Amino acid sequence: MSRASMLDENGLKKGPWTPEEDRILVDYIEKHGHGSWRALPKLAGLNRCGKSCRLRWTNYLRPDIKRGNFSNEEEQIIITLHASLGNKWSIIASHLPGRTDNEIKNFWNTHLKKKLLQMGIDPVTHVPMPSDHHMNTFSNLHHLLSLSTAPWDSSLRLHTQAHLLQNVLQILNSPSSLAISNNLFNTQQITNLTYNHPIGSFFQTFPSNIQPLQEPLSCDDYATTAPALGLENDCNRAESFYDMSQCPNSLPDLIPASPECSKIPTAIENNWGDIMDDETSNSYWKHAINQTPPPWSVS
DNA sequence: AACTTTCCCAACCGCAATCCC
DNA sequence: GGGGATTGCGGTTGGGAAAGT
Repeated sequence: MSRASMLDENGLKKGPWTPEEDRILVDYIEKHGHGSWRALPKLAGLNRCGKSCRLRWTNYLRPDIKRGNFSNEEEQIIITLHASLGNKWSIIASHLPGRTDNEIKNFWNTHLKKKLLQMGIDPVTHVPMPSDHHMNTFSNLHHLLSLSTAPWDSSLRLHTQAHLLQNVLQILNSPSSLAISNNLFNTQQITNLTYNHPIGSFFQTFPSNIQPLQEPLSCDDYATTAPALGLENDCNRAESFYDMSQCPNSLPDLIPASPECSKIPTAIENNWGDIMDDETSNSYWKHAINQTPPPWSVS
């Protein structure tokens, strides 16, 4: 399962680690800590470079590493974090105790990427693929619905809910949509699809022939509909909903590209600011504030 | 059974960030 | 503040295992 052992230009061993080398490394670190990785191999009596020792320890020998298959919950966390962070494997790993960045990266490349593609979701942008756009968006609802009620970290759930809301808007608020004119998608179908989800009852409150909202939802309106969406009761979010529906040619991407259309739901901002760690929110805010297309929306 | 193709993942490589003198 | 040393990160590779023919 690994490459044949050989020596590098300095005569240091490369390739797979033997059980004996593992034992030496573990014994040394347990007694002395790793200290300087560069100095470690010599001190421990290993014919390896420090970098190789560090990798072996952090990715394989560390005692707190969790082995075995990824759970559904871990899978959902990876997908959602990847949607907002991109290939920031080390940050994603920091949300999954016992998992290494390398392991998550491998799992993403070998499993999750394919899974998303099969669902018609671009694994880079996390938006439905261009072909059969609306059909994919529609089928994507199943996925987002399950994620949006998942019992894990509330910040991640909020993010998924935002995706869900925008996906639904993509379907309903699309003047150019043949799908809608052919009645392929209507609120009744979405209500049926979302029968067991709070958002289903939300759409029962909408007229069957969806038009862009003519005016912002009032705070009272939102107080009624937000709980139905499973979202916090927050007027700012009502404004966001209105703003998104007002975008010309509205087929809003998950993160709208044009400044006029790119208002980030304030309620989500606030929650993320409170909940997400610095690195995560920095990345999010940098793009939100500059209104530049974030990596997760670039195709 | 033999051969080929695909899958999977440990390990490597190179670059960027951070540390330290 | 500058520059070399060290560490961390993400992309890629290589080869054994599994699946397919």
